[in-house]
Amino acid sequence: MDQDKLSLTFSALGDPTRRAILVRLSMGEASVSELAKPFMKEMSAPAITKHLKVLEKAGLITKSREAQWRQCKINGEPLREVSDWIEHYRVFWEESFDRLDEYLKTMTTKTTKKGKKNVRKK
Amino acid sequence: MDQDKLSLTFSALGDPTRRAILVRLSMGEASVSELAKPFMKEMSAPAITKHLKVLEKAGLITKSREAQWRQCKINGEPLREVSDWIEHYRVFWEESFDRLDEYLKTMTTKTTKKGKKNVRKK
DNA sequence: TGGTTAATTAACCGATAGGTAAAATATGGA
DNA sequence: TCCATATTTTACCTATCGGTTAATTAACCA
Repeated sequence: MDQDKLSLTFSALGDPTRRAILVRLSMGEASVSELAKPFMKEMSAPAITKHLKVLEKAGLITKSREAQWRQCKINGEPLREVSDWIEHYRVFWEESFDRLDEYLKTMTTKTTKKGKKNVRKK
Repeated sequence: MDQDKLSLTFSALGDPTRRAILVRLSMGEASVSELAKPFMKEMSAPAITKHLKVLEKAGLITKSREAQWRQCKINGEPLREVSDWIEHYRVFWEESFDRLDEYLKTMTTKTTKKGKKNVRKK
């Protein structure tokens, strides 16, 4: 039933509330109610609990008990995987710009040189 | 009603079919039916159309008419924005590892200590 | 003109997402 | 022991998601 990890991570990041929570957590650990504070006007505590569950399932945060509070902590690993996925294909989708760029240059200056960098096989 | 751009992009990337389509497009332009080919056993043409609409709305692809075919092309800009968002906070979430690392080091080398950094109030 | 192919739209479906209010649970402290 | 606080669970709601089939639109071609 469950999605692959990358999908879970991307989906978890696809919500502004959850991204804001992560940004907050990137400054340091925080309890659930500390995290909820900025959203209290807009949404209820159970809503935050649900968002945290989504983040937890994606491995983006971990929770630990500390008295009656739950301390939440960011976990960078899934973020690294997202970053890696994007960077892995970056050369390819950046290239389309290079090609367009080169094409435009050829059109305007009529320089038909070959052996340029960034030109991929056909 | 519509979400912010970053949310649209992350959500669009949160589906393995759509990521596969992007990976394919990172190798070069393709028509809808070319893109659909690898998924024909698993899903119908309208399903692909819908996925492409999601990608298009996120600005991840553009479509152009070419005879009876629609050529699809990847657009790197939203990917760059995602990448930038992650990299912008990278220093912070990477830091938690450094801190943990340091904490573990302190714990294993000298175990009593008060006034340690990272020990939070109660 | 009519037929074929490419792609989309329309209408529908079940599952999931994101929210709520109210009740339940867990813990520390008087 | 009882209360207050923090957090989660339950039950519910509506909207969106990801898929379907059937019908529709668009362009080429003979």
